[in-house]
Amino acid sequence: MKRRLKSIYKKLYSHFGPQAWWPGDSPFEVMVGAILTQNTSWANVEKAIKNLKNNKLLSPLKLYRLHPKKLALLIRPAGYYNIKAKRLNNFLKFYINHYRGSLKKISQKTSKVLRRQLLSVNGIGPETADSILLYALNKPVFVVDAYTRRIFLRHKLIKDNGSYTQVQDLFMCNLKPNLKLFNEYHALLVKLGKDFCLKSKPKCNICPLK
DNA sequence: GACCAGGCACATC
DNA sequence: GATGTGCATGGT
Repeated sequence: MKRRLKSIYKKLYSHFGPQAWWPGDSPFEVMVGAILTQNTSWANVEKAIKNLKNNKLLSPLKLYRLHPKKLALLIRPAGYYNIKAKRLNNFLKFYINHYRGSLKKISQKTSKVLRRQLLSVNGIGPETADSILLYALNKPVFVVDAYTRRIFLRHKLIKDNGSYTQVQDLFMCNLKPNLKLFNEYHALLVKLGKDFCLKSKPKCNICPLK
């Protein structure tokens, strides 16, 4: 399995090239984006983030102090805007109370501690937590998402009833915890998923992995 | 007009 | 522990 995982990565990397994720200008923007992109296309998330940027609100304290209804209105393009406003607020409350909204402070904690803390925030599940850990805080944690599952299921590398942890362990037990590798691998799987592995119209006959 | 998109919490069995 | 449901916009 170790060789298989490496081989898949090499094929993806040589086919698509570096993805340079996460698309965002700052770690805090990555954190916000990780919550906004829950079950939502990235194009819609970009519109929401643009609204926040245009209003110069993309900072922990400013967002936290914003009235929830106003926040919801601004992130409306990202969908589920009422619940996401609440989830963002829950995260900001945690980030400010525990770390004063400081990237330096939160980065000092280990990924194990941070993951447990993030998962205790209502609205942050395993994928969102891991996205924040990997792409905002530079912790070598593998992110599992719908694309990862779909691709690996079609290639019969996982079972369809596998838990998040089981799929994540497949990667983390067989690959060295390398920041660059985990960063690119997940991004490449998303790229592959978007281009070749749609839900309804699989185009696996031209899949680069074949 | 249907389908889909870089999830999660909650209710129910 | 498994399964079903609500949350919502915008692109194809």
